[in-house]
Amino acid sequence: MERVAVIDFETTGMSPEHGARATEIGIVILEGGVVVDRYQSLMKSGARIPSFIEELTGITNAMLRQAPPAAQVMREAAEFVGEAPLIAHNASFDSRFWHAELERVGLSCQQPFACSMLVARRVFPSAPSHKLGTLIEYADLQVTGRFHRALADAEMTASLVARMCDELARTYGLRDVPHSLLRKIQATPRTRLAECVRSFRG
DNA sequence: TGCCAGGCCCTCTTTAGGGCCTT
Repeated sequence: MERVAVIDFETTGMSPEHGARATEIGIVILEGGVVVDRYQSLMKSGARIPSFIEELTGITNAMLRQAPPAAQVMREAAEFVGEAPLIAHNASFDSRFWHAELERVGLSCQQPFACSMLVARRVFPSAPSHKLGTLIEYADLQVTGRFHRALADAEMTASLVARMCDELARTYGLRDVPHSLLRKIQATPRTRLAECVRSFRG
């Protein structure tokens, strides 16, 4: 696969349209199935983290008081990602925060998102669930840190993506699984995965 | 005060409802 950026946000809630803000961002650069670079930062927006999310993530309001401003972090993150296409686990969530936080600092990154959860539903249909933690265990991948911390989740999502690409390459005899094929797979019904991949090969 | 998401996917479906997944 070409150079891609795997991204994960921790936030104060589910929806930026209803006032939720990002509290931490983690990004890893994946090249040829290998993580070659990492970016991580807490970010201070002024929004308060509900106590149950403090417990979930381990990120506290006290920690955010010491964090760099969200605007500075998002500018750094956008520069770090550059033109690379993006991947996230349940990308509909992270893409909303990516665009909302960038918009606040007058930036716009329009590269496409692929969703590792949607791809996993097709590549690993028999997994007990398609939560990130369950998939890491199911695929016998290494737990690289605490779940619900941005860099650890981004890193484990990257290893899941690499594993799924290996699985697709082996099953269908592909030399490469580009980001555009992941996008095509996630938009195809599960029962038509084989047809989708073969038509991509031409 | 209490509530506020959104897209995918399955099925007892398609003029719908509810679970999954992200924090």
